[in-house]
Amino acid sequence: MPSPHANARSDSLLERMRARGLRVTAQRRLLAELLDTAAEHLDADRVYELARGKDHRIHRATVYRTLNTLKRLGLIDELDLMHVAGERHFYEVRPSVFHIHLVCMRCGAVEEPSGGIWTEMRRRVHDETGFQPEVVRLEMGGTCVACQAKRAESTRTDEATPPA
Amino acid sequence: MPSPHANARSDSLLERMRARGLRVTAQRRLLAELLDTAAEHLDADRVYELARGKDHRIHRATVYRTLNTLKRLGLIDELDLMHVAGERHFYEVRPSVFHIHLVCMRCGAVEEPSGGIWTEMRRRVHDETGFQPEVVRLEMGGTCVACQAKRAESTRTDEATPPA
DNA sequence: TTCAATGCAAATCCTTTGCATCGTA
DNA sequence: TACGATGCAAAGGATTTGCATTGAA
Repeated sequence: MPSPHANARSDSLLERMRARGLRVTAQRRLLAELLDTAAEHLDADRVYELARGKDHRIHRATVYRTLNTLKRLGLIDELDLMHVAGERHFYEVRPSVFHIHLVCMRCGAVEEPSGGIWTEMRRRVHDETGFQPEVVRLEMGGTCVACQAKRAESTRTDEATPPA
Repeated sequence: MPSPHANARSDSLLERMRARGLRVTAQRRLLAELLDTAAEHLDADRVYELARGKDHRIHRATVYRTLNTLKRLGLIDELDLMHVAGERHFYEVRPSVFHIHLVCMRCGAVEEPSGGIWTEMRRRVHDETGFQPEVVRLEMGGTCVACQAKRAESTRTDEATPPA
């Protein structure tokens, strides 16, 4: 879950937008709430659909412009999720705890483990290279546990890419 | 450097393409060499330009189709490099040693450290989650050492991105 | 009141696709 | 020879932009 129910607390996306000096419009209020409470990763089109569903007074261009603004301010991050879903970009409110994205290339499932090693990795980048990481995008494509099981079952039916 | 001068050795991209059963055409030979000896990350358009420069008998569609084929076979990897250069995708011959991409959001420079910790990280994903990583895309956006120095000089002129 | 934000629609950019032709295996 | 690869051109999809209007501060 990207950022479950940040609500109206002072660290809500809307508050952070306000703090950055952005004007609060009905559209932005709506988008901020959607992003803040999203239970899955949303792409621009999905954001538009959801926003439209709640208030049809919002234009696609506004969605794109707002997402770009938030991205530029570092309030949201943009993900590609290994392009399993095409070239769409997905967005999530920038999390306080760093996590990675494991994207199953078979079923498209996305896991997001977070914890010590990933946070530590960030620090080690700085320690070892001097580079100052601000945004971390770690995506691994592979096979999730469920699909590994499925694959094992049908292992002799179909060999994906034999060396021809 | 993505994969400097793999030349005609048996692990060259061309040989690996052959081994996968792809037909070797003049266009593919050309593209394989470009990718194999590229000193920087190339996007589709740049690949097309370079190929065109050496032999104008190649069409943009062929470049796209070939890149997709190679990507699908896992012979090359696709990178976004944090979108510092827009929405273009960059390609590199899949490296034998895993490395990460550090993208400076200020000057666009790309560093590619490789080594123990990143390889280890890959294994730990599997150990800790059961997920079987096949493709790893780790990109960190931030500030490179050179730009940190520049920033320090002009530190009171402009506050761009506070330390999150 | 002022200037940023929005709606609208056209434009752009990148990438893909259908089909006839070409050329490798 | 056969079937995969290519060229060509048109289509497609996502995102951006110019301009007039609206509305938050």
